[in-house]
Amino acid sequence: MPSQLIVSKELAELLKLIAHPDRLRLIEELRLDEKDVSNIAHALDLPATRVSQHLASLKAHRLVQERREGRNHFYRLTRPAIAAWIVEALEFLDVPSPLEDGAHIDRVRELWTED
Amino acid sequence: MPSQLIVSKELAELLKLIAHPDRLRLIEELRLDEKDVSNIAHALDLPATRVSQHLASLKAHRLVQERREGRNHFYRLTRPAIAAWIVEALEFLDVPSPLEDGAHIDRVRELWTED
DNA sequence: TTCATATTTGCAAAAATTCGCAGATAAGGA
DNA sequence: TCCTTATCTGCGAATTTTTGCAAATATGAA
Repeated sequence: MPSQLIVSKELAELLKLIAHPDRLRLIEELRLDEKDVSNIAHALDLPATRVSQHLASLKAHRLVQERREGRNHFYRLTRPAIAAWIVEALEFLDVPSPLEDGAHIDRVRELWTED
Repeated sequence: MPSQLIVSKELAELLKLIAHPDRLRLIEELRLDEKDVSNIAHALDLPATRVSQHLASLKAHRLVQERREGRNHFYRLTRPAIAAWIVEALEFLDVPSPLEDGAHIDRVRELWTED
């Protein structure tokens, strides 16, 4: 199989993994620090079980790494640069009304780039 | 709905749209020039009907724009920068064997960045 | 008009993803 | 040991996506 087919397939898998509203927010949540499951669940307002499921698939593709401490499982991004790369994609969003949606995008961009 | 939820949802939709092996190659195929459907179909070795379907969904999200000339429909990227942004993601690929797969990735990176 | 080429559209089966929930593990404290 | 907290796993139903194929449309040429 030619390189193009192999790589585009792998790349598509990576993108598919990221292409979920919860998982996008989750990745950005880990942008700066490792965090444990309940911490993330609370921050994203999601049931911990769902966060755990998302983390499991991210971990299966080695997008995140796990560190256990007592009964808490801390997760961190394997390649933190991926969080910044995602933020770049905000530029490509097609918004129905730039004035209204543009404000949302700017707000999120700030939230996902500030330290 | 808070900005974060709105934007992460839109972003996920955009990523989902891109997260397909055919569509990735298709976008890179349009990186430099507009092309018509049969031209693309031949280059990607896909049935024209499938290319047309992919183009229709990309167009629905305004990732590509159409120009008709006679019976040919030419498509071009609305934001060509998206092609370069995709190439950046090659860095995040998790490959089983870096020596073997790395060569594939390098080859594709060249292919998708040369002019 | 008739024919051939280029592309689109509609549809249904197959495949993949999402989601909630119940139950399983694992660790620490009483 | 028993209890509680934190997290994971398995599973099935609902939903979405993918794909191929047949038919429809559009354009230009004969």
